Amino acid sequence: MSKTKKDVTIYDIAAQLDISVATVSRALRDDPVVSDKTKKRVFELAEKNGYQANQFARSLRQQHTNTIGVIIPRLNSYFMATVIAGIENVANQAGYNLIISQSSESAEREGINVRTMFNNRVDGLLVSLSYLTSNLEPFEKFAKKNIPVIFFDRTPESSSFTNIRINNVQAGYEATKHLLSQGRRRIAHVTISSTQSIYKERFLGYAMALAEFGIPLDKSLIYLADLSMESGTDAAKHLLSLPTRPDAVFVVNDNCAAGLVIGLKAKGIRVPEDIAVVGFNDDPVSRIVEPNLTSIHYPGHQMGELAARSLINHLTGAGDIMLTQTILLRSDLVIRQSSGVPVPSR
Amino acid sequence: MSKTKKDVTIYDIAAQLDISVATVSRALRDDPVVSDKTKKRVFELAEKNGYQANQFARSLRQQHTNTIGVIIPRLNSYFMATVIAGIENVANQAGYNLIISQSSESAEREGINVRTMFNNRVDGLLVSLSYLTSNLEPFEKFAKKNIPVIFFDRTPESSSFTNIRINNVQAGYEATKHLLSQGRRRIAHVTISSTQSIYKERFLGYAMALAEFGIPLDKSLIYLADLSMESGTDAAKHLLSLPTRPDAVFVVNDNCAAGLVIGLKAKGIRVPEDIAVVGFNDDPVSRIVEPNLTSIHYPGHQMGELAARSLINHLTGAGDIMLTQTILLRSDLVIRQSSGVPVPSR
DNA sequence: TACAAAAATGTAACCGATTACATTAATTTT
DNA sequence: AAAATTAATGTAATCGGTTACATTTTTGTA
Repeated sequence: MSKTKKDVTIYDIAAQLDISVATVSRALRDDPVVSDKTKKRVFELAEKNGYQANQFARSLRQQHTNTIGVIIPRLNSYFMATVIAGIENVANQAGYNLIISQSSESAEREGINVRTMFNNRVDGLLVSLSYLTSNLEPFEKFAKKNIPVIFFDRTPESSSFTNIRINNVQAGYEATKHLLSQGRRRIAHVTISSTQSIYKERFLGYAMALAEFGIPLDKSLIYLADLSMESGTDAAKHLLSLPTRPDAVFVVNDNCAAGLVIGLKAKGIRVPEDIAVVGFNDDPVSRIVEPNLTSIHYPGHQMGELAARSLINHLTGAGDIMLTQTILLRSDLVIRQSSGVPVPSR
Repeated sequence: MSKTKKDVTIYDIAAQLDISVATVSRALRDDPVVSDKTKKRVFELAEKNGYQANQFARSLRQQHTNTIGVIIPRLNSYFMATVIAGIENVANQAGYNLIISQSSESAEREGINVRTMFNNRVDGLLVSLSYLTSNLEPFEKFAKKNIPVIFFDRTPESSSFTNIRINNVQAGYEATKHLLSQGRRRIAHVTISSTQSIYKERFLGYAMALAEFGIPLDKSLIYLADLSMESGTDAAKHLLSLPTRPDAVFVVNDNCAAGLVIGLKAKGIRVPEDIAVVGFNDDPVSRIVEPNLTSIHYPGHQMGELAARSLINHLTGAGDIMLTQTILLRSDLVIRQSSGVPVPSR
């Protein structure tokens, strides 16, 4: 096995140029205190020798890593991909690296990831919580060391951290109200049994809209799924087995809604004529399933950019910025065929 | 702003226990040479003080990071999510961290990512190439330093690195042959103009199948798309504008195939009666679009596990393991309604 | 009891950068 | 031309672990 060549260090460069490592170090970081002549010599030799700074030595000394940790539940949704793209945009621009890891919707795995990020001394953390996270204890370490943590989308119910999300109550309200305004009165709700407030809030919006129309909440119309496509199909079966069928369903997630639509159609139910459906997230799947899904759209890319930008501001910003804040992004109902409104075909 | 407390180091622990840092260091790593009594004392104090090892100091000294870099074109496909889950499984188990970044199908961005990974001294690299990568020069650094790089799925045409992929020629051949065996004779092909051999190979399989049936290759039936859903719809428009319509289409990607199906249906074409469609990847979308897509399935999770396992073997393994190899995974045609075979409804 | 071997611990160099402080060189000012 | 500034470079400590080698302590054996 061929011997790996040693890396070239600033010591090598200093020796070859017969100057001190300090000057080399400064030259490489373009410190104005170094003369242009010397800089040029250093740059050229560094380039020639393929010098690469050793990040560990640097991090060890500087006590920061220029790295941002990102922890998300799953990599496989279009929405998350969009958010991450937004984060990357901003982070790369500002010279930060990203470490991404997924909790796979497990609170335990999430805890491990948080710990790993902590050990790797990320400068800050961007997190969207798993379904099952119930305590924020793993994040306390960050708070204690004054390392900023920002939650986005699936944010904790209450905490001393910054949150970036949409108004889920309102979104749930709008989705439900839309169905009500279509004349639907028996509206089911498919959601997940989760500690995540985001789903509780959507439910709350749903309940509020019903209340506004004087419709009592019917527990039998609430179906708890895991929000997979398959669980949507199961939800369809369940809802159809009810003594009195619903005439509409509000699902908290498009994938699941798509499964639901497929399940309904398989049983000969017409969507939206017999049962109208509204989803959530405006995933591309909403434009593939037939009929296309009415859904709640909200800006993932922007959310990612905002989260990253806020974090980096915390990191570089002067002044006391550890204060709690919640940033609310706007969400919109996108009306398509599944909710029973005639949409002009293009 | 509250002052950040200094981290506790092995020096603190050593001082408090009145032993040397060397012993503390060894104890913490459970070195058998340290007595159980001492270990216990060290562990307890470390726990009590919330000691966290400084990874930089460790990496700086040990010259490795226990980190694996993963570079993929996009995070937003189901297939990739599956692969990554597989990689994570193995990596976590073996105590490796992951740094994931996406090239966004840009060769330039990919190059930057490779460089970043290199600077961060990942122990190894797992890569699926962008559409546009034409030269492997950025990876040479890794080769030179004897850091293992493994390509998966979208592997380079030829290189001295290890590749893990499927037999794309055969898969393309099977997809096309399936359509031929359904009696289709005018089969279009939607693919991408890419330097990636994987698409060239699928095309080759397509061409081989046609040749086997004595059908000359008709260039007008080849449509170059960007493989997005929208581009699939464009492809539909194009194919329908042809003087003689195709009676089948083989699309190299399910998303694009879904868009194609939607486009065809919008023009009143029946799928599969008028035009049969076969996709690629067995993405969940294949089970949502109507009719469901016949597609090529291959095991993403397994591919990820295998890639990670191979890499870690390279890393820990004894002996000379820098030799080139290509691992071929099995792929299967999954027949659904879109290709015109009656499928018993369940 | 004395000595050899094994077990446990300690010393100090090292990994590669950064940076406060000191020193020397080049310009300006008087 | 000497003194005062300013610019450029150098010295050496530091970040927090790891580990080769040395030393001390314990245990086992003759």
